[in-house]
Parts: sequence; structure tokens; C-alpha cells
Amino acid sequence: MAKPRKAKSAPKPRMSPAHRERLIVEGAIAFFAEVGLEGQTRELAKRLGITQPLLYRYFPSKDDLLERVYEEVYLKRWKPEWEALIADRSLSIGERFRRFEKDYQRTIMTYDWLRIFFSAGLKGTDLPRRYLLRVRDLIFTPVLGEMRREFGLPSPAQLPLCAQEYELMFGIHGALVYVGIRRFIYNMDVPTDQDLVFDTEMDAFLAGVSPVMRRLVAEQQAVQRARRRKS
Amino acid sequence: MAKPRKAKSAPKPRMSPAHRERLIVEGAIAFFAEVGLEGQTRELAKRLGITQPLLYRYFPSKDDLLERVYEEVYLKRWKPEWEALIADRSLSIGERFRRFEKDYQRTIMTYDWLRIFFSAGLKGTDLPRRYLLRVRDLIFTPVLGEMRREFGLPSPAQLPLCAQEYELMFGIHGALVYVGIRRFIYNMDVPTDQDLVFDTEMDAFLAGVSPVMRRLVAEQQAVQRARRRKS
DNA sequence: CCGCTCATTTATCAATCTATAAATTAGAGC
DNA sequence: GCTCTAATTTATAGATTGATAAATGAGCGG
Repeated sequence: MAKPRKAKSAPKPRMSPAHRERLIVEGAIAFFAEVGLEGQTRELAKRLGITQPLLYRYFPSKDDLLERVYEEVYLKRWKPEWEALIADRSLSIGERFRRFEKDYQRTIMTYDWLRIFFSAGLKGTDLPRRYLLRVRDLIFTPVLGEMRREFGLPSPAQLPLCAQEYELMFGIHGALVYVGIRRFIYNMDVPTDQDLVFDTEMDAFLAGVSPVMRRLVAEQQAVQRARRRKS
Repeated sequence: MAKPRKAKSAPKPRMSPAHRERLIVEGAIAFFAEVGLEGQTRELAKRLGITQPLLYRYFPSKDDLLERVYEEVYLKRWKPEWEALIADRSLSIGERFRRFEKDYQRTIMTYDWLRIFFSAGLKGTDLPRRYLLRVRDLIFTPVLGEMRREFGLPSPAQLPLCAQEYELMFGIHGALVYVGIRRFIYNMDVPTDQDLVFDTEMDAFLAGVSPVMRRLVAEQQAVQRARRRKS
């Protein structure tokens, strides 16, 4: 058994600024995910085993600390390889999208990621909006382009992607994310075998997407023809 | 132009307790939806044009006021006719479910409903969990039973509903709710014609649900047979 | 082992929080 | 118009908030 250095309980090792900063950031992620972004700096400090003013030596304000949390959880966890995967034509676009969503869901389906994301959204931060626009522009847009190609439909250059086509992508995306929402936001039990859920949802989506896109494209072409006739 | 009664700006009419209480509850719904459940009673009072202590004449504490908000937004907006609709065999179960979701989504797809729901979830309130269990038990369970029947599959009494079948329901449900999440939580633009989005999603779901349920039931039966052989 | 740097703590301010008690005054009933 | 009930306000307690300034002391370089 360890012999206590003094009568007082804990020895207090000093840390290098770099190490301390990491501890604070990681502690802040876990803390704000649990109690919400209005969580108090005093309570955070207590969990970290430090005093509250020490936080202000590393971050000028609570908002600065939160900015750092966003950067750590969302920007740093984005994988550029996802964009490369979508472009890889050695696989069918269905398979590429399936692999993307599988890894993406594995990345975001955590207590920290989901809870801070929703807290930030409710607070009015535009981080969730910007993040999803990124998903749309860097993932959904090329996926839809590749699907058009694979289904023998006009390219987006010939016939622009329509809102309904994007909604198809947001639909399957939302269905998958909803599992995490139920688990981490609503505190519900979800099936232990998440891969099975994922595959069932994805199979249903991939089976249905082709005919629906054909229909949407046909409707858009009809609109386009009617417009030409008018002018 | 109205002649001011006195030099001071606003005339202050007294209200009956019933009327005042309604104003407070409705103001509180809008207020907490906007700023979150940690919104301050002083700020709420200011928006209502009353002083903060007056709130405490109508509600013993802030938590009591929040309880009332939950009751007003979630319990009072639940329509028992939904359960009757699902049971109405003069319509196909697909049509019944479509009509249910259409009216349900119209009910919950509001700024107040969605934002307070997520705020409550993040805060740790078990209201969202309890609410969704109600949806599952009163809607999804009978819908799945009727689908089994319509597809000529064993009844839930013969072969219990499995987790994957429930996930199918949560999947389409989540895809639809996700539109509201993007709009009211993430503050994104969503297509103006929500009915079109709804129909596209629902068509795809109803087209795909039958074969998937057949497969799931077959798998369950195989498991059951294997189990019997063992014992 | 001395001295200096800087990681960390103690002490505290000013603003803000929920909640309570007592003072005010609008307005219905006589 | 007087009176009394109760709707509403003023005043304030008591706890907590983010943030700052000054004091402390661990541990490295000499």
C-alpha cells in the first residue's frame, strides 16, 4: 500500500501546459455532453480535480473552451477519406454509400458527439447547420451524381439535382441517426446488434432508391419541357 | 389615435386567474422552446409583461411550471383517435399508417414540440422516453400486427414481434421526424413542399416493408425450429 | 541548496439566479 | 362612493454564476 506523503490526502503533481490542456479539453467534452452547455465551470473544475480559476489560465472564457470542444469533436473527427471513398468507382455506388454510412455512423454514434451536437443546435450555434451542409455538399451531392450515372439517368450537369433527391439521402441518413437519438438523447434501449439494424435499413433504401430517382428525374424533365414550350 | 390614460405608458388591466394562467403557460411554452429549459424566470416574466414574483403565485416553482408545459405540449396534443384509426380495417394497413403518420407529423412538426422535446431529453427528463414507448405500444405494435395479418404472416400471438420489425417502424418514423430536426433544431432550410417529401418517403417505406418483414419472420421461424430441435 | 519561473490555489467581485415576504392598488359587490 | 378581496408590484434574501487579482509553492537550472 502506498505511504501517504503527508497527512493531507492527495499529492498534487504539476503538469506541463500541453498535458493539462488535453485533460481539460477531454474533461470538458465529457462534462458538457452530460450536463449540457450551460454546465458550470466550477463543476467542471471539480470533476477535473483542479480549481475553477485554473481553467481561465488555459481558455480566456467559457465560450472559447466550447469552441475548442466543437473543434475537437466535429472538425477533428471528420475523415477526408470519406470523400475519396465516394469517388472510388471500383465499387458500385450502393456499396460505396453503404461503407460510408457504416463508418460515419460508427464515428458519430457516441454519447459525446450526439449530445453536444443537439445542445449546440438548441443553443442557436450554427455548427450543426454548417456541419450538415458539409455532409450534403461533400457526400450527398457526389453520391447522387454517381447514382444518376449508374442508373443511366441524366448527369447533374444536364439536369440539376432536385430537392427531393437530396431528401432521399437525408431520409436514410435520418433513419440511421435516429437510433443514436433514441439511445443517447431519449435514453431508450435500442437493439444490441446495431449492424443488423443498419443492414436492414440500408437494404431497404438501396432497393428503393433507383425507381424513385427514375420517377423524380422523369418529373423534372416534364417540368423542363413544359417550361421550354412556354418560352 | 388612442389617448393615453396617464402620462405613464401602459394601462395595466387585471386578469382573472384562469386567463392569466393561460397566458403564462402559453408564454412559457414559446419561451422555453426558444431559449431552452434553463431560461430564466425573470426573462419569461419580462416577455409576458408581468413581474417575476407573479409567476410564483400561479406555479409553486419553476419545475412545476415546466411540468405544466410538458402536459400541455405532449399529453394534451396526443389524439386518441390515432389508436382508433390504426384499428379501422376498412382501410389497408398501409393507408392507415400513412394517414396516422401524416397527422402525427403535422402535430409534432412545430418549433415548440420538437425543441422542448429535445431539451427535455438532454436535461435527463424521462418524458421523451415515456412518450416514445407510448408510440411504440399504442401505434407500432398494432400496426405490425395488422401488417403480419395483411401479408399472410403468423400473428404476433403465434410468433412474437421481433426487435428488427420494430426498428423498421422507428426507421421510417425517424426519417420523417428528421425533417423537423433539421428545420427547428439545426435551423436549416427544408423543402417548402413537405407533403411531397412525406409521400416520397412513405411510398418507399410501404413498397419495401412487406418483403423485409417476410424475411425477418422466416429468420425468426428458423431460429424457433432450431431451438425446438435442441430441446 | 538557492533562486526563479510559472502551474496552481485562495480570495473575492459583480452580476444573476430562484424564491419569499410585505406593500400596493385595481376593481367587484354592496 | 366605500370596502374588502385578491391580483400585482416592490423589495430583498440567499445561493450561484463567470471571471479577475493576488498569493502560493513545486520543481528545474545553476
